[in-house]
Amino acid sequence: MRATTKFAELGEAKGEGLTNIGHAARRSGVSAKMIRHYEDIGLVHRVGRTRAGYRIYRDTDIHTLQFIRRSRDLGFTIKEIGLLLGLWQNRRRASADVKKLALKHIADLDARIAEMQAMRMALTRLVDCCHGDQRPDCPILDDLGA
Amino acid sequence: MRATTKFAELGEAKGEGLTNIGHAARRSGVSAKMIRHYEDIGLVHRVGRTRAGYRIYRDTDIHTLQFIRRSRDLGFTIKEIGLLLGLWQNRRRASADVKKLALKHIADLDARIAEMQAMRMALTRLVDCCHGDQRPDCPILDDLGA
DNA sequence: CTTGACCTTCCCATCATGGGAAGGTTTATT
DNA sequence: AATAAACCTTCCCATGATGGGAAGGTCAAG
Repeated sequence: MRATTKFAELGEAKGEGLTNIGHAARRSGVSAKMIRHYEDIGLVHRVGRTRAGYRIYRDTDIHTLQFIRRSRDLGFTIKEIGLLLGLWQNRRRASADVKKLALKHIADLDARIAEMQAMRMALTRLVDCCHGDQRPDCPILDDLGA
Repeated sequence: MRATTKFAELGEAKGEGLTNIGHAARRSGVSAKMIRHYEDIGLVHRVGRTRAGYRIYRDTDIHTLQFIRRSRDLGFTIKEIGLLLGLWQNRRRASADVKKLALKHIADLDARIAEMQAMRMALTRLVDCCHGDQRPDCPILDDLGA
């Protein structure tokens, strides 16, 4: 044993694919803060600990975090990611279920995009009518206060 | 006085353009809950009260709430609405300031729309590759777990 | 044996909104 | 006049995803 301190489990562990939360964060692109949070809310399983209480991450744990990161990048909510993770880890899943979830999410995105585009249109129309000079007359405010 | 109760200020007030929070909510489209909240955070001035502590709303107060409602509908944040209200109530404003605020907000919307459209594109590409049948093979999960 | 870089938990903040409890007031209906 | 319904008040909690920061323990290296 190369351990120099009483509880150097992590020191021993490194090199066997086990690391601490900081490293897991760097490798997965998920902040340590969020990794702990995902554990709190049960999105990921509780990981092992050293005797000192430090969390220990295996390669598969980091892989899971990367999956979460990519899902977040696509805008999935935590709840949806929970479902996706379940399907991912279930070898007997039907791809139809995954597709359904994805299509639902696309529909959600479309709704939000449409809503924001409507705002954009309405505002653009007002902006186009506003001289934007030193005078106080302003169709934008006139419309808001109508 | 038609007052039948000790402190019937509101009863007397109605008909003179003064009302309670529930009515103000209905007229402005802002929930009573949010009206109180806007007062808490200082977005609107504290309104008068009856001796019993009930808030009293004048027509101008309701007008202000309508302004806020319309601004929210266009997606302005509370902070931005604070600025807009300031300009609205300032007869010496320059319409350029209003326009600047509105253009900034349009830019914000554009950024968010673009972000969501990028998600939409990426996800659509994956969905199009997924058979969506009973088999487990799924390019969506493959990509997320890559 | 100290220093600095980790880790731990815990609480607080964001943004806009709503739910609900506990309790007081007004209005309407017996 | 008594009671019930519909208000109002304040206070606390929750959402979703994220971060800040404090207080304190641990570990590696000098």
